[in-house]
Amino acid sequence: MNIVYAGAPAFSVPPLQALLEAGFAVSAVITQPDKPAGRKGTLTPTPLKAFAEERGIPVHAFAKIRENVAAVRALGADVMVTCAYGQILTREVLDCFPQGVYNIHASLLPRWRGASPIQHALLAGDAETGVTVMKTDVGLDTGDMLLVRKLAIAPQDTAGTLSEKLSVLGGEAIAAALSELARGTARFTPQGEEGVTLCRKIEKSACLVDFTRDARSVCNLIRAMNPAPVAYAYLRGKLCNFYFAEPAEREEDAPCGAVVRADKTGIYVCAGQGAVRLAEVQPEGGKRMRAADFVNGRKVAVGDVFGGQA
RNA sequence: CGCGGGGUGGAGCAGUUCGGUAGCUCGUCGGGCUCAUAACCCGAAGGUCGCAGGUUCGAAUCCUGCCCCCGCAA
Repeated sequence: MNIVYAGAPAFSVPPLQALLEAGFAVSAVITQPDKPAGRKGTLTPTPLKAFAEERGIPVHAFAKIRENVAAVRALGADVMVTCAYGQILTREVLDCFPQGVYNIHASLLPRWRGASPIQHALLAGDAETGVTVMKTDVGLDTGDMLLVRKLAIAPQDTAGTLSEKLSVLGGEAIAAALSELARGTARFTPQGEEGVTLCRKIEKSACLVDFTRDARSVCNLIRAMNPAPVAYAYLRGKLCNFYFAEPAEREEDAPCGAVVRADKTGIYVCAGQGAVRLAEVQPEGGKRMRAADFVNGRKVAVGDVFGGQA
């Protein structure tokens, strides 16, 4: 079985690695074009491209895969595996692979179809999530499911930690799925009509923390946006990013966003319901640090208020 | 040349405008108190003030060049 693997971000690396280790023949990798990154705007290859080149696998970076159907067909592969590739595949692209196109999706389909399943599972406070290997059709993550792996979401999970766990799970899942496919024992299950939810790409504007919301929601937002694009609010005229927080008891009444306690255990901010204990923050221009360090430097104290504007 | 913040004992910061060899909140180590403590008290160790030049009697503080880190925007 000759495989082409399409992906781009770090999330898509472990599954490819798993396929290689399982002995599958991956003849080519398709990814997104290099993009300017960082303050210098240095042209940077996708993590998947970097990994593939390390392993000596030919890499194709199409700006638009649907406009390169001939090149894709010329790869002469039997199947394509996609994982966070980020481009919609047209019928013509799908038809390039006689044994089909399979996608590794980071949610328990049909919940969280779309671009940001991990973030949305956290935002919604889901107790569990997982990965689904599905046969890609022309709809958005609507294809028949081949294999599902579940994973409980821990209280201290963030999009970053979940992403790491799920990508490893995805590797196991895709290797198992392709084995079944090769043996002819694969069974496909249509996605149900029940529980379908869609998620779009996260906008930075959705990352501004609204402390009038309940503590649980605020903490979920912060977890969902870590490590990117990062939830934030303004303090003393400057932006302050939040990396991790958890709900806490509120002992005294104060306006939403007001700091009611600040010590080595964290920064406690009054929320719509309860309080939020900020554990890890990053001031504008500064490094990411424990909330306690921020307090030690006296950059925040009881009485300060986190707001929506500088 | 996209905009901006910053590099000071292990951590986070003050001190830089108006030069005179360094301070705060923690942490660490030792001792004390307490049934107990992410509590409190006493004491101690620990700093090439990013690097290299320059000005000066004297520079963390002024001038020049360089390196590195970070927020926003892409």
